[in-house]
Amino acid sequence: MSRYEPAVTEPKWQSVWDKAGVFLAHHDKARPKYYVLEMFPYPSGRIHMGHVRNYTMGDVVARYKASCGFSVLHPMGWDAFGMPAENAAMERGGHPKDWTYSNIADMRAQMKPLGLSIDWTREFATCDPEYYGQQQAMFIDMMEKGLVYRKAAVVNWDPVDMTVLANEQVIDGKGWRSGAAVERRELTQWFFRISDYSEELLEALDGLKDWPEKVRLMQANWIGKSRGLQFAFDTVGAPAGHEKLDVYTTRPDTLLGASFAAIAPDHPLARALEATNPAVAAFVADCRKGGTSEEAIETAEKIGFDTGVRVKHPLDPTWEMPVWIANFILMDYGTGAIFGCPAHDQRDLDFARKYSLPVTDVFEAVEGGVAVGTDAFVPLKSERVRYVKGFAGETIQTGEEAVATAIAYAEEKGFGHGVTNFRLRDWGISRQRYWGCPIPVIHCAKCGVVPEAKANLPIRLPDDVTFDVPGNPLDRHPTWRDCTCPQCGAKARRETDTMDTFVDSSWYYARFTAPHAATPTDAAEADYWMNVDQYIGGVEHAILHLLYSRFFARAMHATGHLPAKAIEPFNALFTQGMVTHEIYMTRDATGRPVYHLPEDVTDGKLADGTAVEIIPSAKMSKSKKNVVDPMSIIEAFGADTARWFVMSDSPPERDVEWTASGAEAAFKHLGRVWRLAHEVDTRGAGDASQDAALLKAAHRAINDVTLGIEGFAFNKSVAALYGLANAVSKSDASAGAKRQAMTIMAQLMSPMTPHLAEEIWAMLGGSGLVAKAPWPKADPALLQDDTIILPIQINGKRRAEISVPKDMPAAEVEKLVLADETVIKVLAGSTPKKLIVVPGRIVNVVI
RNA sequence: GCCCUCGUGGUGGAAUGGUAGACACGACAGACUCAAAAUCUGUUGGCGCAAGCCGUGUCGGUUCGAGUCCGACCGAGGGCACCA
Repeated sequence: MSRYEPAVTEPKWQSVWDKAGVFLAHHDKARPKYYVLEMFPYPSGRIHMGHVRNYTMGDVVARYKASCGFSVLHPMGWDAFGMPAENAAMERGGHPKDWTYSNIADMRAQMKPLGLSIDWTREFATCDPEYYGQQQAMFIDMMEKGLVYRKAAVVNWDPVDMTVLANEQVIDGKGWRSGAAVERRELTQWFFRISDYSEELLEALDGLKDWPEKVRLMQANWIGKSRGLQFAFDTVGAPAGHEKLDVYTTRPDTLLGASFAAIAPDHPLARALEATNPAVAAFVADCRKGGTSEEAIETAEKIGFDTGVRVKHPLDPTWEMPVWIANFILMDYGTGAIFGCPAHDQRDLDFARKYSLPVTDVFEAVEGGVAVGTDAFVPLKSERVRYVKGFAGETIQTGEEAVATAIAYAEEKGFGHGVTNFRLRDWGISRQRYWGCPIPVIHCAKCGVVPEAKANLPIRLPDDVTFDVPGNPLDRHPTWRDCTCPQCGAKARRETDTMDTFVDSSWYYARFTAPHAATPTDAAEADYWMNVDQYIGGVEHAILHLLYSRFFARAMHATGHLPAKAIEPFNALFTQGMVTHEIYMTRDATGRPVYHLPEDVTDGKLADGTAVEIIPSAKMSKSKKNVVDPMSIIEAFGADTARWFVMSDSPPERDVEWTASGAEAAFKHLGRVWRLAHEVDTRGAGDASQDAALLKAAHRAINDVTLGIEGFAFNKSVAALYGLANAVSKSDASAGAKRQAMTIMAQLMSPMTPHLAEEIWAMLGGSGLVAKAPWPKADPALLQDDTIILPIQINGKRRAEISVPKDMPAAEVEKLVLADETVIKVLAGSTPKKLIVVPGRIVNVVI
């Protein structure tokens, strides 16, 4: 008998699919369409297990939907711009373009053997001029619609390399190459007006029913809508022009607990003081040290500086408070100035204790109030508290009520007004880097900043650049910057900033519907294929990428590139977990960790017998060497084994731990299925009386596998398929029934292990390709059980069970329960307090 | 620091508020074999001879009934606007 040989059968079926064009997406108006998209990869050069898992999930959905009769679009492309290509050029020489395209070729070659049902004719990379040229055209359209503007914004500045650093390149406040202390510096940058859409992006979240709740929550928190009070303090001793200090607060009810005002280091008042006061200038310079990330700012030590300027309390002009500059106040949020109420804000309290500022309780717990010590009293706003320093509303009220009445009070007295604020900031897209989409704008001495003429697009990146000097090669290119003004024809200078790579990934889903159109999209194609019915990717993109894409789809609609129905481009979203692996570690003579590859470790020991320390389940990363190369798994066991493994056991949204034994077990199981199919006619005598039971098992599997796929619980589909394999293996049913069961098995397995499924399908005489066969339907009559086992609980603990017809009325069930031996014994003649019968589920006897 | 998620046997995990541990890995025992591999069969949460008792990170609450809902805490992970 021959064996299960994926190395032979997998390439065979891939070539059959390819020749038949099975996976080409057809714009077929007669059929419903289904668009499955996995987040496209960055072309690092090697695929990893996370990719295998991500693309297998999408493939399962794509193949399943195709067999359900949908016209499926399942494309693939490359998120190809970005820093790693420039870093590679700096470290190893070569050109980012060559590095990127060669990586794409490598990764495509590694993905093809997985047998994914992808329409490769639609492939593109975001660094193709054909793609980014269309992106430039949309940028110009967005400029015309007023969705683009320039303003000053802070960047991480490396004073030694004289270059802008990404947050990732700032390590402990130092530049990653130079080691110099990073400073925050202002540059004029390009922005998209995403904040114009704050309200809409927030409200539309409610309509995204098939998105994970946690993603919607994270986005809502990120947009951060708040209602608060804005008012102006009168200042005392401030420079001219700063007679008022505008502040914003979400807790105006705590106004009588104020003990200081604080402004951001970049606040105009701080700037004015800095100009004349060297002590302020020194402090502000200190604040500007370190990176720009919110994390860096929030976790930095809280420092402050008393400016000597004072403000008058709006409720009591005789009450003056100091104005401090504090490094944790963000200029981008609210007015860049606050008042501190230490008793009810932990950060303010820490600040007040550090600088010996007063702490005044405004409210306390309704029952047993205690004065604030080292922990601020910050109850939920929905909780009722007793105001000891209130000025509007009831003494006992919730925070929400108190805030509303405080705003009303301020408006009535005329010292402030209610304001709705959003945390969401406009999207800064300028990057001072080479390997990105050039911003299609020209700086003309006469006309100012003007868009490039569309006829001149794409503005291509020049190839003749070098990376031997830090900084943006476009900025120092001898001729690329030179151009003529599209308005007046005079000599002008080209913009040298390129776009954030998030722009590239904010519309690729739309481009896949017409990847080679001469405009960004083709209306008819976009209308047929949009929206993405199922989007699949890592939860690490829950906020930025998805929010930017939602904005960009709206901008594309506003500029006529997408239909109105596509402003929420992703109907359903699924966020999958990571692939993890144990880390194997030893230590060198100095105690520093040394990591070892999984293939070098057997039974917890290295080849030389040294025991390794095992650190459980960590994200696969090259630096920790806990990586498994998908290619070696495919070579050893075949693509179907890798696919089967990543679909088994772990629910898709959770992390999956890669284990060598698990991979082997997956391979063994596929071999077993192959054997079961091979032996349908030869094993056992065959007992036709068992046919019905086997058929029932097969139909239960159809039901369970289908539910698993529909519900994104592929691990449950896999479990159901194990169940069916066990049923076939144990059954003595006739050859015909086994053949039928294994044919169903082939169909049910085809989304996950498509090559094996084709092989079995062909072996059993199925017609055509299983990839094109319609999905089997479960016969509802075969899913029913006539009698069920009903557990009996006594006081919530399971004590007995009875077997009853499945739709027996509750009254009759009660009789049977009370007649049960165990129940009689426990009751010992008494009557139960309560008898709860949950039909078809359980009985609880309360005594 | 802030936002979000997760925590169940030796392991991965299953369980519309209703029998905790489906399915699988591993382990153990057996069959086949000269032997091994492969394959097949069985056992497998802990304690206990047993009846039974205890068990879903910890503590508390709601409920006839909690892995599931609520609160606090502990631990791990993701994001924090220039990594993608």
